[in-house]
Amino acid sequence: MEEKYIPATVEGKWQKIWEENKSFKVTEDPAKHKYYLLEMFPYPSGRIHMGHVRNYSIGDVVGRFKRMRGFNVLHPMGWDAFGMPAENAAIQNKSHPAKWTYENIAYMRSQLKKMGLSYDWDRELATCDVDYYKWEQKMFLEMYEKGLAYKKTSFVNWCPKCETVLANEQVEDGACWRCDSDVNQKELEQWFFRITHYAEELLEHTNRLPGWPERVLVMQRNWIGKSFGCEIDFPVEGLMKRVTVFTTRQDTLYGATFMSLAPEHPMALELTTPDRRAEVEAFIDTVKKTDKTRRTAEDFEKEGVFTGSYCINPVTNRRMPIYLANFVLLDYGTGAVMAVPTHDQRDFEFARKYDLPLQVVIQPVGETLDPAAMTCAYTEVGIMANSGPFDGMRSDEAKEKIAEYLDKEGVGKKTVNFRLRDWGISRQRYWGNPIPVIYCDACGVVPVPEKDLPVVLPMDVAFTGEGGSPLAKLDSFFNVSCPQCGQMARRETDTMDTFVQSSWYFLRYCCPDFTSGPIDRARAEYWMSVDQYIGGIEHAVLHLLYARFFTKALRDLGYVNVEEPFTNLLTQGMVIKDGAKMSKSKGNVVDPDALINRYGADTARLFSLFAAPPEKDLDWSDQGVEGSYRFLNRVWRLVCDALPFVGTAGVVDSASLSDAARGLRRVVHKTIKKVTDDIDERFHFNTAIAAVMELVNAIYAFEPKNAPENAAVLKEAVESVVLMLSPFVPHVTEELWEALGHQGGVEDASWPTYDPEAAVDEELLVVVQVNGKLRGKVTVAADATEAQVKELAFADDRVKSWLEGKQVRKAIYVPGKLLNIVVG
RNA sequence: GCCCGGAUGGUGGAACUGGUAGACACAAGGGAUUUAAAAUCCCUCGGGGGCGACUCUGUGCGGGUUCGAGUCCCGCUCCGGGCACCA
Repeated sequence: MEEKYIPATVEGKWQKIWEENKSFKVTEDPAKHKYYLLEMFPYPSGRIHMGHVRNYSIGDVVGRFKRMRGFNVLHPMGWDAFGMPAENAAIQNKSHPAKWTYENIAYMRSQLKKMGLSYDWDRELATCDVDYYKWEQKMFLEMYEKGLAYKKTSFVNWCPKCETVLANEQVEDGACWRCDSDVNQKELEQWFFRITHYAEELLEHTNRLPGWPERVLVMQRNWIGKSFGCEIDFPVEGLMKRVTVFTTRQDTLYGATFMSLAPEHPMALELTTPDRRAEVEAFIDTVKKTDKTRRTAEDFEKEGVFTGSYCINPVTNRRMPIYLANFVLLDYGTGAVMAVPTHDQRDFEFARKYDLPLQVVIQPVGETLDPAAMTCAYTEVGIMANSGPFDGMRSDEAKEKIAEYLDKEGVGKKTVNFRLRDWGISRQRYWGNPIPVIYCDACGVVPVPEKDLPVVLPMDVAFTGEGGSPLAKLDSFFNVSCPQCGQMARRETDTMDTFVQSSWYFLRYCCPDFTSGPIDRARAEYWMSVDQYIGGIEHAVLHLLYARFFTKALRDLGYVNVEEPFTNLLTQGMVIKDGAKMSKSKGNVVDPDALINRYGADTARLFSLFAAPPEKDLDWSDQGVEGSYRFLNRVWRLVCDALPFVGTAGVVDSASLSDAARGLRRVVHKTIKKVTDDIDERFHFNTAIAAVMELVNAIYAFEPKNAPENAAVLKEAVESVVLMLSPFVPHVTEELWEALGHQGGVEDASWPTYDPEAAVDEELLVVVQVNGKLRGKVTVAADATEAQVKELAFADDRVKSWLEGKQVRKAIYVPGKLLNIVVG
């Protein structure tokens, strides 16, 4: 073995061996416990960043650890390879998204391999491969048949120059992020997944995910947003129509004095009287031009317009003017709100602005509100007033009574409303999975027959960056004969949201070579669910909710038998430097390549695991990296120095050990216990590493190393260090393991076992307190009785001085730990 | 506004069910080795007082429970995150 630790040599050597031996290839083995470990796959943006280094280092520790513990570990990696950056890069470089993407994948794969990550590379997949996305098309069509995929018209952010839909995040101050044109609201027909069908189950099952961080579950519950309330019908005066509202505050129904509809509400124009028409149309137009983000901002001025029509409050018979109001959202509830200005702040502001009547129906206890004097709405619980038969009741109790009453009278019903909206998956983009649908003038929407799948994304397209999807201009793609009637028809040119691909990739990893369907049920049943999923918190709602939905949908299509895809979830923190998230604009980016070239992958991994527990943000420190590198050198030297003495060592004979040797063994086995628990139960790699560092310090202090009777203990200690560090720093430990005379890689060795007997303390340090303050320490035999400990403690000079002249009231003894003497 | 987190030395962090606060590192200072440096090794390292053994004080702030509180309870402050014109 080399005297000097040279990371590049060691790492290259073992990476090659792992690659050639396919060391981490796995197959289903019913005899072994399976462990499916997954880290969120990366978007191939070009190069890996420190966030990836951290994410994948964390995963690799778990994978290698579980493997050494005897689990059959599935640990795959792939590429979330469709998406807009590829298309934008292609437009900019006059290249092709496929070329850009595959080049990035090739480079990033080499980077990941340089990190020594224990992936089964045979399972690698890229979502832009036809062999991947074709299955998604099949699943889409099956979802379409079941009504889980459907088309509807909705309002979206639209950039007129780019001729495409923009996500809310892509609209900056009402303008397109790319061309700065004003974004408007456009009504478009788009494909949706009916995630709302699973709203109840998605919500309910958050209670079945004890292995998820509570805050992620809370975010998902918020997002789903279940609320209990009523739907209430308000007849329109002079029309055989009614307006239905959703409310959670049916207790305020008697105070509803006007009606507010979303400007996009289908009845808006119908309800508009001829004299109001011009004003109403102008208002609707203005609202539609406002982007959603701005419109839903809290400080946005509440505005509205009177339609000229009235509806009737079903319980008071009050004539309520119908307004359109900019703050009412079409896609929440029914798009119509009964306005109770006295008990809702928005309605209050609206009523003041347009001089609408106020009627108090809930009085605070011991107070009487005067509508004329109110400066804000009263939204708390109170006593019902002006509410007919409900007067005098507590308003929270009246809620239920009024709901029953409405139900009985047939003007309303109890209902549940969700904030969650169906998932719009259409993207007017080229670089995505084509939605396998054909439009025929005669037959309408015609799904592409299964025998004609896949709809391959054509490669021969031109990228101009303007004028919408290039697919619409490619005749060979666009023009198609109708599968039903054979007449000329048009192909759908929208592609699927890239979140669709990441909603089931974990299933494909179970069987990436399966050719008769997307998922090999038998293999998926063996591997699923994912035992440990690791990724950033930024996906708390989007990806993690979509994947849960998709799994449930696939269950209902008969593909899988699991309810939930991810049993345990670890959300790692961000990588921070100089107090800010690493970013080019801040100039605080650490390049993984440079780091690895200088110190090696092991140091990069060690530091990112040691500096903070995984769920916390990691503060990057160049000096900290230096320290991790020093530690690896220290371990290297330790093994080098011990090598001459441990070569012929046999098994430890615990009966004939010196005090020092017994002491070292004690540290070894205590460390094994701590490191095992820290990794397995808590994922606290920083403390696990700290414990090994302490062990290394103890071995350094252990003397004499060259005594033959110490050889076995020294060997046990050194080998334990190597084994316990191997999940963190696999290359250097692999080299040291070999140097210690072992055949077969350290990744195939067994995790060291904790021997409680060796770890047992012969003596214990008991802390002595007087009135809760530390006044002394006594060393006692491990089996010392309380009486013996007390005797020693009371004999201690320092303790004695604190007891002098005082009356001992009592003494509390925590066995083997602490004695607190209470004096008065 | 509502809902989650969090606040511990110069820094990152440790203290797992209430029981020695500051493990392990980083930085800093001192020393050994060296012609010199790097590397390595050893020592000091929350604050105040004392030559010293020691002692007082200290985990964002104010109370409380307890023999004992970084940890539990009540009330605040600040920071981070999520949700929010959601009817």
